[in-house]
Amino acid sequence: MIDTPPPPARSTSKSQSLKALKKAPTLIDVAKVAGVSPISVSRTINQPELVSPAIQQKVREAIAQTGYLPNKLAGSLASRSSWLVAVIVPTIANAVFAETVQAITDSLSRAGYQTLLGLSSYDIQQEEVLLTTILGSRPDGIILIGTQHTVETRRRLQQSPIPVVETWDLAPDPIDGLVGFSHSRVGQVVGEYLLAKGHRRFASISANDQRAVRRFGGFMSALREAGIENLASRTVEAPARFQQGREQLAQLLDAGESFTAVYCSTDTIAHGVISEALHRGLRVPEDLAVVGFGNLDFAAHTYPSITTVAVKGEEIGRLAAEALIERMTNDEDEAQSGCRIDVGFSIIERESA
Amino acid sequence: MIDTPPPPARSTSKSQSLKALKKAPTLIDVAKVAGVSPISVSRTINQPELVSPAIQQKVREAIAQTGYLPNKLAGSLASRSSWLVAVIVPTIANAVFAETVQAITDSLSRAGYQTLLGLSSYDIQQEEVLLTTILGSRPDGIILIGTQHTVETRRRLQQSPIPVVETWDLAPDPIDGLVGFSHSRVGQVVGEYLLAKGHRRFASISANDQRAVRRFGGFMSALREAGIENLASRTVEAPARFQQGREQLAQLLDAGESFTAVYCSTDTIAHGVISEALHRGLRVPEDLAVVGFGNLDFAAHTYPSITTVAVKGEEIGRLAAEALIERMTNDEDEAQSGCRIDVGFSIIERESA
DNA sequence: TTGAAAGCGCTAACAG
DNA sequence: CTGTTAGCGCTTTCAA
Repeated sequence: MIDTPPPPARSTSKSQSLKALKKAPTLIDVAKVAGVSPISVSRTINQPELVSPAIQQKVREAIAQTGYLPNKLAGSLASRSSWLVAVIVPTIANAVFAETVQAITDSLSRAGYQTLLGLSSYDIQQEEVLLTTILGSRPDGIILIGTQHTVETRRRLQQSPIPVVETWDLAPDPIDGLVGFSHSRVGQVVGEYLLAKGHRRFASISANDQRAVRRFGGFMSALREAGIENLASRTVEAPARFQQGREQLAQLLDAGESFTAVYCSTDTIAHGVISEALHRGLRVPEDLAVVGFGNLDFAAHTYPSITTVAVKGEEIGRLAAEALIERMTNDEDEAQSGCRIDVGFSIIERESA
Repeated sequence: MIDTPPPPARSTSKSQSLKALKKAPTLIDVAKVAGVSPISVSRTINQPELVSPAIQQKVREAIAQTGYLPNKLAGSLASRSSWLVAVIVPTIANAVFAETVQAITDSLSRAGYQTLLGLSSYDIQQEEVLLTTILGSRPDGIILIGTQHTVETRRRLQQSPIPVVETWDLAPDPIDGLVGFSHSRVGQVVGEYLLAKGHRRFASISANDQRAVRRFGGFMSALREAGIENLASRTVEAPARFQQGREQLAQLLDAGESFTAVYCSTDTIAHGVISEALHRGLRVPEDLAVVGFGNLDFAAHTYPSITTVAVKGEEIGRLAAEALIERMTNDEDEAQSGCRIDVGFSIIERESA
């Protein structure tokens, strides 16, 4: 309705001041100004307890005077620790991963580490490419989503001394540390839950990413145990989107499929499904039960009643960061024992209060 | 309902293989294996056009044989370019910033840059602290959200030669590059829009972050021009959350305030407001009009009808990354001219189809 | 086209 | 406590 077309205004800004032209001051410059040796400057910054107050004072003044800012690149090269942690997630457009990354970054930053962000688009080949680049930056630790990686990725990570924490999944043979839960079990529990509620005719809408596929597998195995072999199932391309939920439910209903419950691989889809159901005058959950995954705020509170599998990305992120920090700060020989944390999950029924 | 308590299983993983113990191979190791000088290895990797096919062949084989991975820290130190770009946003738990960061990271990664992520929690002091750490990593570029920073932040950035792009806002005196739009204008346009619809009694629920405050200011100025001075207004703590929208509307209604339209500083709040309104049996927009900001997918499609101000974080992110890359790759003297892009915005009315 | 020498800016290790 | 000496692993000159 209103549209301010981009006025392609290109104007001069940031005059190249003299300051900007002369190179940044180094440790040696500071040492000269302070009249001490370079190492005393380094120590004043990194291990002040080893330096006398008198020298510290002089150094601090010189730092302020010169506007010195330590070059971490040089420091990292010399000390072999970069204070960088790489975090590779499929996407942060999905709220659960955004929460996870937020929690990881917060924890790491408190401990003095910086976050190097990589986005793999649910593609383990892409993850491998990213990792190659990232490994070049010699991060002190790596946090990954999932336990499925390319053979090459596993090999590289395994033979590198860098601590790794895999998250959001379980595996019998983690690369190193692990903070996750069983997706197959999630699906199974959801199936048993719906069966216990009396449902016998189901539909499913699942994304095609690895973890969603495994959740769906667990769901199906629960149905199979109850003697149910057939259901109307739909697969959508990851990352799942709200609109896909709407569309797929619409297609299922228009195709004349008959079911009383819809299994969705994620809340984003469930959200769309519920929206479409309400739009068509169906009551949720009376006419149609819907189950999602993720326990996102908006999904959990928007509708009259919703059932969702709750897994707090925030908690996973925090635990992952803590596990990684522990491994990074421990002595090498101690760090040999990898941690494995099963964060668990729960099925939640909510009434929007 | 189901709860798998964390089995505190701690077991040995990641055996310290011999490979892991001996240090990573260096350029020199590769050179020895290939029987050439170190510089030829470097050139084969970075400027192969300067190396004869014969040597390239030998070097490639040696690299494969040793499993060499260039140490970017050393390379960056020597070449004075880190291929790192710092992105500081208030939070990525908010979908608009997650989208922005996603787009930035995608674009940068395509151009060979890595993303250093910083989260400032809507706090410019925190931003300054983050920046200090980040500047130590000598990033090749910096992308910031907003144009409001501490005096010290501006000073440091201005006198540093690092290209900077501010986003999500406009300013008469940007530090360097700029990709944004006028928040005050957004608020004003929203006000005029609602007035044109015939509304005269308003309520507002706004977050207290700087940009939300300015949008609200613009909104108020539009009302004032129409002779409306009073309205029931509520302020919530940033980052805004869905629940705050519900709570604040509930309080406004319970307090007996009378209004036909609610101005919300962001879609997250608008979403909660609509939810609460529907819960109370109010029709939206017939009984109560609601305006948000951000044009989030779930907000735009969930309800029967919604009006929202659309600003695609994705577009801003992409443009910001492109502007930054241009500045980083241009020659220094050319890079003097900063770019300023006004991305515009629009008011959208949607029927959930 | 290839190489030798000289650092990039910092810290580890040892000596005083 | 403080300083000296050697690098960290790579790339930039500059020569050959």
